[in-house]
Amino acid sequence: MPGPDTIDPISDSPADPPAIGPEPAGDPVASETERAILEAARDLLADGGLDALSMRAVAGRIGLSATAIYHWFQNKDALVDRVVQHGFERSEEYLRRSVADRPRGSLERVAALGEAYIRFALENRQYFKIIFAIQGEHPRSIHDVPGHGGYLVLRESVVEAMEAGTIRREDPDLVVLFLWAVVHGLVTIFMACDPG
Amino acid sequence: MPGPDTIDPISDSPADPPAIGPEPAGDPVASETERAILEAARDLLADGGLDALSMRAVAGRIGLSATAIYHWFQNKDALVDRVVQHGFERSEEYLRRSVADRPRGSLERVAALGEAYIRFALENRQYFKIIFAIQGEHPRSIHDVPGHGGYLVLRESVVEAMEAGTIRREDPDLVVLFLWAVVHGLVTIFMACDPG
DNA sequence: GATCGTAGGTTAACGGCGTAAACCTTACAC
DNA sequence: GTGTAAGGTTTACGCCGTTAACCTACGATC
Repeated sequence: MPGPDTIDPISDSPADPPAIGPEPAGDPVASETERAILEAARDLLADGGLDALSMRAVAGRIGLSATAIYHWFQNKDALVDRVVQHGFERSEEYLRRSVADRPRGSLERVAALGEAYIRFALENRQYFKIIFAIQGEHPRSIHDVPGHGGYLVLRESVVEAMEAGTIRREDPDLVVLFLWAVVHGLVTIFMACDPG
Repeated sequence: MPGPDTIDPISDSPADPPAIGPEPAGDPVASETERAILEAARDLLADGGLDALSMRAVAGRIGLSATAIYHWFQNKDALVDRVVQHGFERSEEYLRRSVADRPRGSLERVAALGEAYIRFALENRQYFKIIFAIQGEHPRSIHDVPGHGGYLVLRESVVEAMEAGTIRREDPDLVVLFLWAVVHGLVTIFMACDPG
């Protein structure tokens, strides 16, 4: 498999505390359950898609009753949202690592980001399907969309390339949107069918 | 609303016979039920998405029991597939009408196709979500994808533009894939969030 | 003209789903 | 020692897709 190691969208580095949870920084056993739920949900989602991710299945995996999950998440939507969010929060890190060795300001770096985006999408296609299909029902602002982190990485590289004179100076947001559209369109098309 | 009239993805022109059905060209009452099912399913899908499209809801709309649908469609997937397929079969017609007045071989014609694609997608977003998200589970060949018709229209215009010297001569399929990716990526992004 | 097969339904039922409500335990604060 | 709350459980409701069995009208066959 090319690129950096496959990410683990759930487990946080020990540095950052759990973002949401009944105990901000207290009994570690408390958030242990929440972590177990998120892990089970992530595995089910990755394996069998959203259909396989049922409250009963998640609970069964960790030896709880289905309704116990409601102590940690308001409902299934909230759970799925957290799983996807967690996954996409790692996308920024993934993209950064993918282009760490490409010189800033180079076109090569921008291109590598595109490749990395596609690779990340194909390795996490269940996440992508949810974020760009199911959840699109009530569209959020772009700033709330998980994956915005990745957008920022791309924008940074584009701005650098403009400053270096590698890319013609234009509205960077417009350029980024265009580049994003190309790779994202390719990803979506490749997921839906096999062109060629 | 700009562009040609909104299409009706279900009702066929009287010329073409029903593609599938118990009677290829016989009793018209027979396929009347099938048509009613497809229409009800289309309406439910357009209004409330895939969640709203349940066998019981479809049947209720036309005064039948849910299990009656199974005389016409093997299961829910087959029904949804037919609805989407029917919708996308009209996309080719929609695109053709949208650029009917643009001169062949012009860049303007290609650009107009892109605009029309986006407009069609936003007006039929439930179809798009299904085809490019849910159904992507087991990707088909591009030739079986509904919407391939639209692809062919775009390819035709690109080839004409290349022959006219408006577009640099390259592998047309590669160019078409690129153009398709741009507009499709934009559509998908716009559906998921509100950039800007 | 009786009989039979089949098209086009029906009702009943099964297992699974999300989730609300009520209840039970354990632990800890006062 | 008692209240309170966290973290569960059991039960139940109303949906869902789908199967199985049955009914009924009708057109073809002998």
